[in-house]
Amino acid sequence: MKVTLKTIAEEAGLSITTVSRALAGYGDVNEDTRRRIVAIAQRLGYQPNLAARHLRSKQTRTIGMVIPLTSYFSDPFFMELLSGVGRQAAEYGYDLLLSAQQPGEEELSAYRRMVASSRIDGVVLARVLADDPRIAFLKEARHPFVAFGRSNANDYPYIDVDGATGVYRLVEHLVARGHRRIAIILSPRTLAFTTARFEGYQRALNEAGIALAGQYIVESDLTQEGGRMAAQRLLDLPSPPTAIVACNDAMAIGTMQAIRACGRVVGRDVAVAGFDDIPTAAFTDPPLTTVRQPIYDIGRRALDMLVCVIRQEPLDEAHVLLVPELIVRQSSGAPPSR
Amino acid sequence: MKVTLKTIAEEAGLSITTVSRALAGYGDVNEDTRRRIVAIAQRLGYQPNLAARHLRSKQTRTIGMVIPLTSYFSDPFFMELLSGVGRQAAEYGYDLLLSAQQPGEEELSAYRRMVASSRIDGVVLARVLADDPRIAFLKEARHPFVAFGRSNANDYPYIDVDGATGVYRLVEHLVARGHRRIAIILSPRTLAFTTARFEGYQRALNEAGIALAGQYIVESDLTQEGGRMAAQRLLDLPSPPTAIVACNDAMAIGTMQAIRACGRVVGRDVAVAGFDDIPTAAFTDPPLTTVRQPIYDIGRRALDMLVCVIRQEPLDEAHVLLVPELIVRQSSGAPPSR
DNA sequence: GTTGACACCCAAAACGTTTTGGATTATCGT
DNA sequence: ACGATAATCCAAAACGTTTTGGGTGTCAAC
Repeated sequence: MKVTLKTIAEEAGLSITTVSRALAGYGDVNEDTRRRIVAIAQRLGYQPNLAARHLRSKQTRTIGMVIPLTSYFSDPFFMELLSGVGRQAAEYGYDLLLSAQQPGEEELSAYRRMVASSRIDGVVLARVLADDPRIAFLKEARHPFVAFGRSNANDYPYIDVDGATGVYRLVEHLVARGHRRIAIILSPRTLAFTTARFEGYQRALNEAGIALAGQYIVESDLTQEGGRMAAQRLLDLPSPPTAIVACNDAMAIGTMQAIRACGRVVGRDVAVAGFDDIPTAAFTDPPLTTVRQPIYDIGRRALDMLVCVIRQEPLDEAHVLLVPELIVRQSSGAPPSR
Repeated sequence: MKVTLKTIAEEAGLSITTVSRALAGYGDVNEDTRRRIVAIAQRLGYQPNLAARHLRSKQTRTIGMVIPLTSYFSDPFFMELLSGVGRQAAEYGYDLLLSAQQPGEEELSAYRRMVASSRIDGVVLARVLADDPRIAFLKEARHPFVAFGRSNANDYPYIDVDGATGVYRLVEHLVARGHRRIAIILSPRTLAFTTARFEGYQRALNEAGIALAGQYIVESDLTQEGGRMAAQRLLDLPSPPTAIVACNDAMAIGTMQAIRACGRVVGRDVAVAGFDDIPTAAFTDPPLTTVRQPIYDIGRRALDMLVCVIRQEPLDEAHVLLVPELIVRQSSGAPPSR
């Protein structure tokens, strides 16, 4: 019932070796027999047993990704990245092995399992930490991987968005609209990109001749609810900011909720801007000004790079840095929509 | 360098068999030796080679899903389903193997590959067709699977949302708001759930004493752009509808664009309703009235069922039918927001 | 002293593939 | 006619695990 090389070999009156080599397209098998073998394989609906193949040949044509469980559902970021990676993986004939895990220890051990049990040929890693144990592990294990994001020790292939420039343009834009009291809701310091985004904020304020004010710098956890609470604190200040930049769109949406909750109008009383340009951003009320990270394309390019690494081909660019695009919508202070 | 059972066996001065059985927790190995073996395994960082294990034991602890490539990116539906399935899979210690494929032949052959190459223990299948070759194949192959959706021949385990009731409530709600000219933008007829949703539409109109009008029934492709174009046609009618029900939220959002494009106001001039309650639905302008499909939970429950099927345990319910919840927001004709 | 019963351990086969290192013919130049 | 070369084919090993079907030693009971 199960059709293996052996079945075909018997059917064709040939050896398993020959069948194997014929199907693999080696040159040392007669073209006629090859065709005959292929025909039989087709007829019997032969599919190679991948476990056996992997066991023998030590490659799996599978890419691994670990998705943090907490943000799994709520986070459009991973979904979009996954789409890009998955799409491109399909292009190369690779499959995608997902493992949803609690961040932290759990997550690291998921990588450990995937790598050591040789289930995957490579890893795409996202949302890198400033000091990332997962990267340390993969480097140590000499296992192919590509990261979305730079960390402190960045001697590995990565693709990243220039967050500093992104936030810089955002703040520049707000300054041009006349804002002086501009607050920022940062992502957790442990994340590698936080530093860059904060840098952009500092640089823009500096060039505009605005002093950095500690009270306008808060930190939250990238969720909508976290953004709402952080914004609340900012709005309760004796001299509240007139513009709030959030380090991602989810927190920006939370910020908009907080603003509405205290009876003020987003875009008129307080400007709001985010980062990412998730699909929802275009449909908030008012639509959200943000910085577009082409996450989907990043996923695809990350996979391109990963495949190179796996094949041990030289990478034309081991460090890709994309300049994000400023997307101005109504939340940053256009006259009330329509 | 690679640590296998053999490495441990040598280290411990025991046979591979004993090491294997010790780690698997069989009773026929001395508790002391077992502990010693476990300690060594730990120390050397042993991870079983899954390819070998699968080759031998014919089970992979992996669930397969095929995602249609076209709707992959744009479609929040699959992302959310994936989240639920992935989450619950992690709970059971299963991994998730994704394959992004063109719908149609390609997709079917992806299933064929996955199944025949014995990479997966089971399949979660979504968006079933009225007459679904994938289901036919999986039944034929006697491979464990659970579907999200019923089809014509539904003698297989599935979980589904009662689309008829969902649309019925939607239309009922619109009728209560005084609408009489209610149009519907259907999903493609090939999809199994289209029939049910249309049925709900018919029933509701019937009970309200409204005659079915062919001109108010159009069909589109579940995308935002498709919805926009379909709505355009409806709005160009000599006697255009005052309310439009779309079979999913994406098309509803397209509908809202079309309405705005011809200078009318959503919720005042024309009511709009969708189906799914995707995350974006709450943030459109105005927020979208829709029917909530708990896709995430459906994913989790589908996986629960699948695990039962894989383990050959009896299912307490082989056919789960959820009644969806009506979510009334401003797009269906509330007074202009705020 | 023999016999079971029991606890503990192991050799070898099997899973289905790829790869290595020839073996067997046929063909050909001389 | 004879070695050489090329064209085909194949047996056997290897990958790392689980499982089968014992084997060995100890100990109590007779």
